[in-house]
Amino acid sequence: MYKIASWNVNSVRARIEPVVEWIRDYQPDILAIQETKVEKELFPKEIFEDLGYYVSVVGQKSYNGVATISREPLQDILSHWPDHLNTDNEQRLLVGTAGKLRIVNVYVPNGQSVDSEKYVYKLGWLERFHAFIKEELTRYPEIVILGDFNIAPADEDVYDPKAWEGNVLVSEPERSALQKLLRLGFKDSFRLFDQPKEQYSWWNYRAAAFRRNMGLRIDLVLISNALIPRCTASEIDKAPRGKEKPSDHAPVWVALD
DNA sequence: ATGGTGGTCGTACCA
Repeated sequence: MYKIASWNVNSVRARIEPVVEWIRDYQPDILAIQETKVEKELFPKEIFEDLGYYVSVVGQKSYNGVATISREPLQDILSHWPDHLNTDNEQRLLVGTAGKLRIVNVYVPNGQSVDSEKYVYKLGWLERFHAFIKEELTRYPEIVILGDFNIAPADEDVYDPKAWEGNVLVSEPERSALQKLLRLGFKDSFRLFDQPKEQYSWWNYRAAAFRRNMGLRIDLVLISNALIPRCTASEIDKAPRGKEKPSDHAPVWVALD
């Protein structure tokens, strides 16, 4: 069984202990990390190498930053957008190949609120991302796109859909952009399986949101259609969110045969 | 109860 996981850790340096603990317990073959919040040179690479992983990193000071750790070294790494899509310097995308699998680690912009410039940037980012994935599919039929999408795909992924209606993370244009991506030939792996109700991957730090399970499912593992027959599980591990000094996100993972 | 927490950088911004 091959385990591929994703976790927005909200600062890899502040979270190094729970991240190492989780890796030791779950032994993922690949872990896509988002919001590392650190420049590439300062990323604590050795800690992951000592656990038996290769480390690929893109980063910047304070914000964003993603890293992919893998049992095998990633090949054909893209650490930035292709030139014709590269319109900013935000470090949110890291792509590499493990075996035949193309692994796309993403930290989609949050968008802040639907009336902000950041929301416009988010929708533009998603359009570029769609164009990018369309190109990747011509070369790689087996693609896993995983990360913090900052979009709850449907109302069942939101603890209080009425309260959230029209808000950033659930708005119709964001959901449409996600559906357009899925129509390229991907499935939200989580929904390939029967799941308990009210399963979320992110809970606000404020207002005891985790204790009250006031969350959203915004961390996703999309698999290309070619991988559907190999996918045997897709789950959220909410345990780390309940521990001391947690990230506000839980790790999510898929198993492939 | 229109608040509340957390990380990073530096006394503000992002989520």
